[in-house]
Amino acid sequence: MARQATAIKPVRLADVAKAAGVSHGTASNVFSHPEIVREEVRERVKAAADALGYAGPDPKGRLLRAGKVNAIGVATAEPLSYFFDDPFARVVMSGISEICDATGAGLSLVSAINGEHLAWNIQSALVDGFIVFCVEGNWQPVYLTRERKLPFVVLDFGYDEGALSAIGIDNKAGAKLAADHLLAFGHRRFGVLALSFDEGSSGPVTALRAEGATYSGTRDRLYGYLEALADAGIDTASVPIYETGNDVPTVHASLDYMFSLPEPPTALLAMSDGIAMIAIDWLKERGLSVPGDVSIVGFDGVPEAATCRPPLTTIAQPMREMGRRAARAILDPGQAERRQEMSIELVARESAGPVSER
Amino acid sequence: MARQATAIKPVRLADVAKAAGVSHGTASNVFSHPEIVREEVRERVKAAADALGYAGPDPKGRLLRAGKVNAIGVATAEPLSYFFDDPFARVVMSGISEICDATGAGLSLVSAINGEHLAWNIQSALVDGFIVFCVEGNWQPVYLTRERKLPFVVLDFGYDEGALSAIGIDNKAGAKLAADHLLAFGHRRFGVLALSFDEGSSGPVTALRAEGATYSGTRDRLYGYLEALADAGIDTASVPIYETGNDVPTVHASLDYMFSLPEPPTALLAMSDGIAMIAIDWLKERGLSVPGDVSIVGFDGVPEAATCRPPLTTIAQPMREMGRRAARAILDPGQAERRQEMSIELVARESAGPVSER
DNA sequence: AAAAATTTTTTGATCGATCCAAATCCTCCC
DNA sequence: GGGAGGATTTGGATCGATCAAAAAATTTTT
Repeated sequence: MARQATAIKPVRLADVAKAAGVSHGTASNVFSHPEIVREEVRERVKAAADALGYAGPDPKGRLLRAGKVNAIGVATAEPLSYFFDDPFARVVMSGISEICDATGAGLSLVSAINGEHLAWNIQSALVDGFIVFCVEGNWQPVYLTRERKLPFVVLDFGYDEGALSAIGIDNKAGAKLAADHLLAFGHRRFGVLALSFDEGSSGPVTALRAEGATYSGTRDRLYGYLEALADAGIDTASVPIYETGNDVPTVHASLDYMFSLPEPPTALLAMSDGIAMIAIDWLKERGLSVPGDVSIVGFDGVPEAATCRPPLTTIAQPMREMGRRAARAILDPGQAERRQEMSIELVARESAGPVSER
Repeated sequence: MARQATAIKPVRLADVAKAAGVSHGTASNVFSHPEIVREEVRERVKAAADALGYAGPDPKGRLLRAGKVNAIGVATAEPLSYFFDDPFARVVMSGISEICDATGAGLSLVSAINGEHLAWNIQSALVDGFIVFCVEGNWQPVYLTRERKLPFVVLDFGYDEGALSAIGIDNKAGAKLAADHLLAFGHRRFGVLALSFDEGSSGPVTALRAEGATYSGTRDRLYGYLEALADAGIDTASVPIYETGNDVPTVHASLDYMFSLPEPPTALLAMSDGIAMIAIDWLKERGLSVPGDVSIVGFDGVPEAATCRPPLTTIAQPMREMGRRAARAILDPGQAERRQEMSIELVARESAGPVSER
């Protein structure tokens, strides 16, 4: 640790002023408006500051007067490492960073698992506004953030109280895009690898499961898939749907289930790229070729999807742009619309193709 | 944007106190020490707060009195997105996050490319201490951070002013480990893919280049390689060394250079995993097998090194643990030693093997 | 040399809370 | 009815700066 010369009593601006024989007002000006103080005095004050080991005006004091922190808060109920590990979060953060860099704003990450410190952290965060990541329908950060009465943007719709400003996508439309893409290749036997409908649940389900879902994104995606399938004349009641936890064990379980069915699917609809990539590994291990034997379409468009083998066809969200918009909305509130729906697009790569002739 | 009911004049604690007919002191207690105020009064004050739309005690005010921000600052001269993109940074941040989560501390990212806002951002960051990432020997953030007279830790030695507390590794020893590993496989023809010795330079160099290097990490790694090679009786003067920029074009250039030599290397020493992975792709494209035709050892031990094809043999730094230690040092200054040297280890995977018999 | 104009410095208020010692208010008891 | 003693409440000081208006010093004008 760098030893602090003045660990006992920090030097304040007033101390410097006294030492230099000027008023505190003048001392303040030396640091904040050097041009309006006479050079001779300026030098004297600076010398006094040096001699005392003054660290410069303390931002804590300055802040109170200025009112503005010049930092964006990003909140989530996940652990902080989420921001550095999760591919979706990382790309969005990258977009936020871009705006912060451009405007010179800081970035404060606020979080806590399971509300332990969450409330306090959000209440005491020194920021000008919040961007809230709502992972898996956990709205607690939204409530807490709103209490602060600062500008805030929620990433992801779902929490449909119109009074929020949110940035998100049309999940149902995206899901339809995915299903239509596979349908166009002639697939008729589908399987849906779903995200959770409710906190932590997983297992095979039917379409009814979506009804009371707390996670509206999952629900909407499912409805999108099924609607497209139904429109193509497929009996959706016989399409296997498996709720996964977006992790290896549950995705493997879902595939074990689907591929032990009498008529295993030739086309897989995955609600996240993560699920899709885990599935691809599983399929390859079982000696099934992608897309030769089984086609799969992911969701989100994370960078890894472009580099995995085979490259994953997916529904891409403009994550970076979402980050940018959110950051702009905080820095320049009032400008922003209440609700921004971002456009999505199907990125056709190699994981989906025609039905095998075999 | 969530519309603010009280955009014009924010409600202050004093307003609530007046509305509730109590003193500001009591009003403060209602929020900070609710247990010492009579229930009836407490309810009255809370009701008044609700009625006025009071957002709770403003952290800005509280901060000044409390003195402690409860947040760690992480500074670098790279753009903010560095924290979310760079594999090394990400793992370290993950370690820092762990400690923040455990203690409920916040995380403030501070940065700016090229000093534009850097100085101001560091001077005005509301944090209790700084962890400084020194990328590529850019010490500016160190100087600025030191001025704040807050606890701070530099990640990476090199800036050898003993008065700093730093966490780093023994680069020379690590480099020796890498070279010895290849030597043990019988390799005699080496090539060194170096990082920059000075800001932005690249091209083929000789060992002399290291003398005045600003980036001591690069220098030490080179010395480590050469010492190990010399100890094995290899004429180090004939070992090609190419300074790369840690990016695709310069790494390709370096390989073009080395493999057009009369006696191309069979063993490559790469100063970063990034360089090594780019090199592997280049080699594979040229039809050279790794490690069949050419062996390569990286440096750092980023997660990607474990999953690339073939998995990369590398010198692993305990990045996550470095992050943890840095965070602890900030939150609990005084405890920390001035300088902590982390241990490194060779992680033998598949990119290095015996010399080809061909 | 006095008046006017300009530059520089000082003084006092303010930002929004928390803390602390002193003042009140109660309740209970003799 | 007069304390004693504990529970509450109050008002002023404080945290560390910035800002605006007034005062002082300096320069320019007449």
